[in-house]
Amino acid sequence: MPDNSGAPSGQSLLFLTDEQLRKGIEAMFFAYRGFTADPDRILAEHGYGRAHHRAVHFIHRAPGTTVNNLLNILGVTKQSLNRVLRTLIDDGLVESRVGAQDKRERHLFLTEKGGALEAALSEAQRGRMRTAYRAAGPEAVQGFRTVLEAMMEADMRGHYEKMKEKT
Amino acid sequence: MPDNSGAPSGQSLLFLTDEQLRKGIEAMFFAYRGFTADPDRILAEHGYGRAHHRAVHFIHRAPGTTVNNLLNILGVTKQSLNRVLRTLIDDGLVESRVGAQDKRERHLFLTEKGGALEAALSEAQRGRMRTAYRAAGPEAVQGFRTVLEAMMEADMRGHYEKMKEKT
DNA sequence: CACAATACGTCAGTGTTGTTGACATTCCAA
DNA sequence: TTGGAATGTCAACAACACTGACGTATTGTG
Repeated sequence: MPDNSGAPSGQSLLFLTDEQLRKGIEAMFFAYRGFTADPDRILAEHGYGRAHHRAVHFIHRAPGTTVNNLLNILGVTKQSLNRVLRTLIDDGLVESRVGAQDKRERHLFLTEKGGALEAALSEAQRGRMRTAYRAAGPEAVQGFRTVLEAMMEADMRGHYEKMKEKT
Repeated sequence: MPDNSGAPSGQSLLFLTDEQLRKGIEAMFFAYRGFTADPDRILAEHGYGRAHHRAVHFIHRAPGTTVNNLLNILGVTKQSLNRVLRTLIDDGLVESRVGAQDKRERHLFLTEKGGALEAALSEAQRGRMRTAYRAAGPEAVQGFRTVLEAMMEADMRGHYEKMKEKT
């Protein structure tokens, strides 16, 4: 359905030479590193890693989400996630409440302290994103988002739009 | 200081609300995972990880590069890189030659076998990149690249254009 | 020449984050 | 009610990053 053969699409370059693609691949690599650099610094001060960041991020975004829910989003094993959650709970950043209907489930919430960390991490990352967006301009941002959406796994498309609401 | 009021920049939306930025952040997260999914599968078959992929990629791109050169690009410690290089050399994917001028340096090359792995990894990743590019269209690709460049660390900008040529 | 600096490799130890395997609890349906 | 599926926890292990300390060969400099 792309059909770039019959429709030059007005613009100029969609050669897609291996060279072009290679540049895109490397840009992705370097950009992702820059993208995570600021949060990584903050996390290191607290003795945490990226796994903690991801957990805190998605709990903030969907308070009351269950462990299983988080598992599907993050794409890791429950054992791996559990270790991270345990430290966050022990440190008083996350609260785990037994489910009302289904007592097997645990619903996760950020405490005030956890919310503070989330805010710090989020602000650092938004800062870099904002700077990049401003430098690139609105049209570039639109293109950026379009390509990223096409790049992610099909079963993840839309997960960042609305997470399952099973609160 | 934002002043998105005075400079509409032609297009429409550069609101940059926290919601907009959050979507961008999550898109980056999911897209990077999709971006590395295919190579990860191939690497797992060979018992390798992403660290091996990165090494093989940059050696392919700049044959004869030195260990120190690679260190600067990858941003890891020499101990970490050395572990990876050792396995690649032992498995006959990479060849290490003593420098002609400076005998302290080791110049790295892919063997035929190493080139084959690189080609497989590269083709898998290019395939996904190509699909995303086609789906998004030329203008989107341009914007994608522009934002990524603005997002990467300043000292890495241009490294993907031309690596130091100290062959 | 003697000495410092550079480039590379290695050994030992630690931490984060992923994995499998085993297990307890809870729910649901045959 | 009983067996199985779902949910979450504990234990052990592997990959890969890190720091720190050394050893060696080579280069450059006073």
